[in-house]
Amino acid sequence: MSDTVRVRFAPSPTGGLHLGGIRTVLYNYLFAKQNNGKFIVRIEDTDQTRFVAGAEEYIFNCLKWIGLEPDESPIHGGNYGPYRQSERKEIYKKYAEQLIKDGFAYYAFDTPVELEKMRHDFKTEHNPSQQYDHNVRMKMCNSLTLSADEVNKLLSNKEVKSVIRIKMPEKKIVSFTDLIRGEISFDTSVVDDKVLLKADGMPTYHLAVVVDDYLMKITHAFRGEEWLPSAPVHVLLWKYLFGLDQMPQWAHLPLILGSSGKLSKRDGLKYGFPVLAMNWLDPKTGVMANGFKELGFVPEAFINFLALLGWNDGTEQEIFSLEELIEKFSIERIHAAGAKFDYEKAKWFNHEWLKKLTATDLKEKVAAILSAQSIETKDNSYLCNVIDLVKDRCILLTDFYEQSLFFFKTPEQFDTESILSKWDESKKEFFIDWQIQLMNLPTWTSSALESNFKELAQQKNIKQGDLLLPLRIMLVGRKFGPPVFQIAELLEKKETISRIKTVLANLNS
RNA sequence: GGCCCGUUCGUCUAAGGGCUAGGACACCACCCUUUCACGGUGGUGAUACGGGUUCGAAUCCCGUACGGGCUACCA
Repeated sequence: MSDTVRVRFAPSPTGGLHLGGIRTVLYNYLFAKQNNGKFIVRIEDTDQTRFVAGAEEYIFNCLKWIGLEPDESPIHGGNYGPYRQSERKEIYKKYAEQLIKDGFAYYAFDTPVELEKMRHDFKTEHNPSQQYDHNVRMKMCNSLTLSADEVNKLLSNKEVKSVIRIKMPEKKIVSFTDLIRGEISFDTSVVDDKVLLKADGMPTYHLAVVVDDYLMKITHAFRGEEWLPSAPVHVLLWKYLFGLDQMPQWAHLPLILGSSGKLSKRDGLKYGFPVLAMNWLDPKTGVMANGFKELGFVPEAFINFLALLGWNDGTEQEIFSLEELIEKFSIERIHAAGAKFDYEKAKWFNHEWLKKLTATDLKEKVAAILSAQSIETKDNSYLCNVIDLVKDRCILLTDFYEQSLFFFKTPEQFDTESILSKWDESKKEFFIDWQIQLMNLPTWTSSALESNFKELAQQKNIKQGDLLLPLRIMLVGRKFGPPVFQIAELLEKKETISRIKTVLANLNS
């Protein structure tokens, strides 16, 4: 193992990147940055039958959006490439053959049909799925049961497909120390002879992860808890191939759970919340899965709540910037139990971040949301003023549309219903007079507007409170939004007067 | 079925032998606000169960139950 910390995120490009994957990226990134190490992305595309067009590009787009860029990857370069396993095919064969030479692995010639037959024949109530293990390996077609001549004949026959399997020892205890769970041990008798090299010459995950972690000098390996059962295979491969002293330190991350078990891409569709970082259009099914980005999450919030799903710094702080996370993150404080994803809490984080971020931080994102609805955002300072006024009442970025629409477009409908019951001649006169006064108001500020409004109300002996709702309806169209005189200030004289007149005419008819 | 991991309010979690088990989300009530929010105050609500160890256990050990993961020439 080298001195520099080197960690990797190793996704399989088979579809959208979901919460669990992003959190693994995050923890890798935080740990790397905290230790002045390197964060590597390696594409694990050894299963050619699961190739999905665009999936790799999508992964990198997601990383870009959340701002966690790798130091090394197929597109970022680096000295330990290639970073796509499909481009490293030739490397793995050598190691697999070495294992055979050393007696730790063997060739197997069983066809899929034969494997299925074996599983069927051995199936009992107590053993519903027989593995290819020490109990059956001597009854199968492989280099342990065949003579050397027969094996060589089969290997040289192009028609015959073969794989290389690890030969799991019997009754050995394999153990290792997990950074999150402590010591974990397994009885090798109950682990099967996993395929290491497939018939198409590609390695399986088990071989590839060990070989590549070694060649890429990975020091700490983070992965989901679902990998724990195959860890003894990997530990043994490290022992056989490179020595246990070279093995990275493992940390098996707790799973992120949906409402029933491991969070799946299907959960999103089922429960109406996103599980992917960004929108993903499945090229095979044509189904679009929602992403946090498009739903209106800011990356700061997305990262923040994912970091806290299974980790905390021991204090009561919940809002962390990326810089703070880099500083405070620690593997020891990762919770061992799985965490159920709570969309309501995710939205709360986003709300907190919208309040925290400045108008300057947000303006481009808000402008994009508005222009997607064909709304022109006028000049920059106007947009920033609007953002400052409404951002506290937005939970998602997309809420800016509804919350700020009336600043950019005259409302098409006015909720006159709400004021009609208390509407009378005196109020009508008030607004007629007021809009005339407004034309000559020397300074157009919210406080000037308010005092002028108050004065006229007093003169006419009308309660100011009874006039505020009508004014709001005139300017906003509905019963919501920021303080009404601040709205008028931003709308400016011409538009303010025009809206008042419109509603007055409306109420007349 | 077997193996592995886990178990504190509905959810995310704090408390790593010692105060009435703390906080956050959500929910409810009140206050603030002549709109809607923000904000503030308070409330409901948890150590799965049974044994041990100990002066003392949410915390350590064992068992049970429950939950989850894995059990492919997928990762």
